Amino acid sequence: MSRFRNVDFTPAAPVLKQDIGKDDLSAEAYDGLRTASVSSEFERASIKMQREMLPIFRYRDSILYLIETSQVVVLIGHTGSGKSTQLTQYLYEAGWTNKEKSIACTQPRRLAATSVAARVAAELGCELGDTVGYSIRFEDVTSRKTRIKYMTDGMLLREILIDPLLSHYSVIVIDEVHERSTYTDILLCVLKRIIMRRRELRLIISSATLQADELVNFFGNGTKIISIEGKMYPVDMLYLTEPAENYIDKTIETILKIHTSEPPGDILAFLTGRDEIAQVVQELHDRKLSLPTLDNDMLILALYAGLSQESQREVFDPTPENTRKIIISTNIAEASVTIDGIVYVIDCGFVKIRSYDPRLRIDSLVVTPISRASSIQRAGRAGRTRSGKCFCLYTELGASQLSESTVPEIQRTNLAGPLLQIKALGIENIARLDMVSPPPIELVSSALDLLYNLSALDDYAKLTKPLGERLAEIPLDPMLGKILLQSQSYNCINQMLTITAMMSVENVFIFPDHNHHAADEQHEKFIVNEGDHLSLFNVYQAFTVRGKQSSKWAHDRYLNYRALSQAVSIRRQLSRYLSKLGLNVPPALAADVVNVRTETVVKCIVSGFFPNAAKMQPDGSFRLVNVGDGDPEKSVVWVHPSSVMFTRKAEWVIYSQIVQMGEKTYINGITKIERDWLLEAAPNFYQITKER
DNA sequence: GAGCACTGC
Repeated sequence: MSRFRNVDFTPAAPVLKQDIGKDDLSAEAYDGLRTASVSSEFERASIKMQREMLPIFRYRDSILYLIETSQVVVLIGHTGSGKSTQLTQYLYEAGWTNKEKSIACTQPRRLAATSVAARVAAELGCELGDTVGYSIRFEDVTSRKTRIKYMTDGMLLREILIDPLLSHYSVIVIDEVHERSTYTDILLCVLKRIIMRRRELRLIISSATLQADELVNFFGNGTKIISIEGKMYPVDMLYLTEPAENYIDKTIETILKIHTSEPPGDILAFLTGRDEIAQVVQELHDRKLSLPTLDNDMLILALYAGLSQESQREVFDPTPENTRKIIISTNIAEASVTIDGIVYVIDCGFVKIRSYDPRLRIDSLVVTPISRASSIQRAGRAGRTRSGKCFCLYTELGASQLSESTVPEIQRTNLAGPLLQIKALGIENIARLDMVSPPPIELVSSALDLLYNLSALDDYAKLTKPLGERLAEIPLDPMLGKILLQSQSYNCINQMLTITAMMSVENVFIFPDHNHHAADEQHEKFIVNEGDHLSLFNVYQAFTVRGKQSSKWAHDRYLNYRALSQAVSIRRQLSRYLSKLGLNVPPALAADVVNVRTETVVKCIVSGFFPNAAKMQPDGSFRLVNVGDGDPEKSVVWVHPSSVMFTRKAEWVIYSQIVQMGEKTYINGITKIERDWLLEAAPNFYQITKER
């Protein structure tokens, strides 16, 4: 058994991120949003006291002074400083919302926006949507009275489309900047232009890492920095003396070692994916049986985003008496989900990262070494309630070789949607965008290319009218948006509203571990040979008409009620967008739903997804039509087992998702088409594409 | 033939 060497790790080290339980998926957040109406004097006094105990309180006057005197302030706030909830309240109390102005505070995640807003509303003793509100896609809980508005970063970007100088706001707070979401990066770029034209507007950049220099350089010399410590307990960092051969085995070994030789305290182990987690959970269950009865008290839980809501909730249940809770998790527990009571962290040192290959137009999921910022953040998960230990499954030398931070998302993602928005903001010269981390030129040109092929941009890379302009208004991926907008001329608006809504939610079909056969049998009733899009359409129709949107109906048929309800809400919102754009939306269940030919619906889908075409090979795999030459083996893809086409045949198909994992590339969201429909939908595009 | 990190508009 290899040994760990002890290296001191104290709060003085750059401890990263987030305030306790507020911007995370905490137990409270799972219970839904509660705006405790604070009534009694006693409760008010208690809240005041709690607020004053937060580390940020000492800096209240300094922060307000800096904001008064400089236009941009970079605020470095460590874990548990209270910045997400307090900053906006300080500004509010100091009068920054007088003269009908408001304060905006952006978050990279919806849950953070809603739960922090709920908390702040409670602290101010108001109803959510009153003085304090939030705005996320498809949900706006604000009113004319709202002065503090929490929102996702993407929503603020959308507001700039309507109000280019953000004239409603006196202060903009961009929170969690260190996470560097694509929308955060674009916001920073656009806000830099806005503050030049609105000298009275204030900007607070809130980040948990010490990469402030980069931000100061970006915004210029007048930028001030203030750093606030957090509430953290010390965490001992333990490294391997020699590299691990297999981090899965090492994880199991380390868990058992902690369990049998360390004092009580829950364990959180980071791995990269579902398979690895299942493997470790299984092995631990097996090994548990051979442990002495005294040690036979492990509660082993898996945690990853694909789990059902109920299973995810289980990790928050209090640990039973004399039991050690052991959570085996993906990166979801690094920032999105916060579990209290963790004393031991095991960090495998890797993460699965998605990156987009602009030449092949394929997303890849690759296991990659984590960054130093990540390793510190993971370790910090052990020091939230008391001092803890982090077992790093790599050597100290390995740790020193980690890159400083993760490559920002904007440098490894498909930029078609974001660029369309930037165009809609009237920014023409995209090649010379002033960004903190500019994306590689290949990503930009491939996105422009796609937008051009969709006819959203013209020969001069200007937004087309009305298609390009409308596409930018619709909060969907450009290809999905296109089929929705084209539905007018195909006379199938209702079908496309349903299909785009259903394509916007995940995991509609539930595949239980045990009743697999029963589930398949139920699902089969909705499935048609045309493929995923039309099968999902059938599910939606049945759920809303025969099923009357009942959860029991959905549950009995192994359908995800939450996803279906989301689809109903998204469909309603999309329908409003279409009306706003001047399209005439016929009532649902009108004649067009009944009378339109399937072929017409599929042709409409082809009008947006024609670049994603594939042809079946004799061995059952598919060959992509449009990947760059010279890489024929990379154009071979397989149907993902969760697609309805997995058990069906089609010569030509279009797909809506493509992901490379390890040796294989999978397509999903598949519909059977005729080859001629491609030429019909995009004659120019297919003229220049060689047939394979 | 057999499986997907995490977000977001």
